[in-house]
Amino acid sequence: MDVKKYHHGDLKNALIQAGIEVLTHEGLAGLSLRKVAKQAGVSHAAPYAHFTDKQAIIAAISTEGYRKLYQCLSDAIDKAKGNPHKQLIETAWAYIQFARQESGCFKIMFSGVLEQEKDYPEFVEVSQRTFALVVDIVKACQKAKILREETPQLLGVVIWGQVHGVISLIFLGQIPHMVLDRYPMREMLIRTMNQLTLVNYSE
Amino acid sequence: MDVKKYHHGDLKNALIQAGIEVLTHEGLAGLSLRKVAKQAGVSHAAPYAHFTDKQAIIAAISTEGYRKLYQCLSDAIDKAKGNPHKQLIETAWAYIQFARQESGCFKIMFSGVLEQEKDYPEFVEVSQRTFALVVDIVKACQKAKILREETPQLLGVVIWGQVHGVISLIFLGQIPHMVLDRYPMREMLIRTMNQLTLVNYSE
DNA sequence: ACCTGAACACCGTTCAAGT
DNA sequence: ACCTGAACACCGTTCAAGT
Repeated sequence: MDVKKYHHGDLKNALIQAGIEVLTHEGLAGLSLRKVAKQAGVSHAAPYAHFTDKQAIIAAISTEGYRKLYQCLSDAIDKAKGNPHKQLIETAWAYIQFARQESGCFKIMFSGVLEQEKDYPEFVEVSQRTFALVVDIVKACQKAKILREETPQLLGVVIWGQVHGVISLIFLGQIPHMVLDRYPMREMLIRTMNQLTLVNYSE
Repeated sequence: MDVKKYHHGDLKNALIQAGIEVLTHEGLAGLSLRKVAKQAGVSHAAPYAHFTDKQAIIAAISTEGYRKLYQCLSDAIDKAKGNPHKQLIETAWAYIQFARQESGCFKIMFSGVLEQEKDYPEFVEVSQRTFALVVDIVKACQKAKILREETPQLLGVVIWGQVHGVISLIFLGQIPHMVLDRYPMREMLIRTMNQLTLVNYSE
């Protein structure tokens, strides 16, 4: 029945899920605390029992997004165990799939609406853990002579930046359709990554 | 004296400038139409004489940002005329300088708050013109054997994505300080670009 | 401890009215 | 044609009160 229970049990997480829901369907401009509260079935003041302000809930959604992203990238690495070149491609591919499938999270994570990330230690932690994952792949690829010798952290920035930049520009609608229509996303990725690697990847 | 004139002469542009001002000092979350109007010295309803809604003023600010970016990149290309490799590096450097110096514009251009870019033809036009600039440099670099043979448009996406992605991640605070402290921005850029080119650039 | 409802300042948008 | 002021629905945030 639709009897409303007094307390939610885990309102904090319910609010994060509700936030992702709102973001996915109404976009960045449509995200309001009051809508999130309504979506979770509580009064507009209830979120303040769990979050200090709107920035804090944005941080929590972004952190949850990073946890999902970390999981996606980890899975991709596991699936290509023992083959660094494949790990590189599949991890990049997983990043693109994450951006498409978890568009609500992706939008807010990299929009810049979260203004003081440093104030949210869980966000910083998972963000750094994700970067470390990329650096690990870089090291494996260097060992396999697939990437040049260069500080692994710097190469990590280059590769993450590469994939992130291209998918961001595409999502923002800044890449002419003429270019997008010529290559399926998967082919675009492989050609893109082949600009960075010493050996070409093909499938 | 502080006599208030009735009409502004060019309120439309004054509002765009005011918007950039607000963005620069108060960030994305602090941008409201009412603040922009106040900053321009008019009533909160006045913007509606020139823009249909908030999205339209965001589009106008983003378009103005792109015009500035286009100018920065053009200047960099001119300064390195006859040397494609230098053009590539200096244009990328100009992009980074733009992001730093026109941070208000940069924030909103690539934040995703502008939801229907396709509805703003001036925005689309200057965005495509900027991409064309990158493709031109790619072609010159290919002729000079500095970049591999590959569809110039695709390489344009790769290079723009590369520079855009790295600077975005840095601005978003997603790159560990450990990495940023090791390299000055200019050196990071050159090392980054050297991963893409066939010949190393040094200075 | 967790939530509600009223309250307040602020915001986007509309509209009748003023020059 | 360009702008104002009042109006309204919505938003972030606070707080006294309820279980």
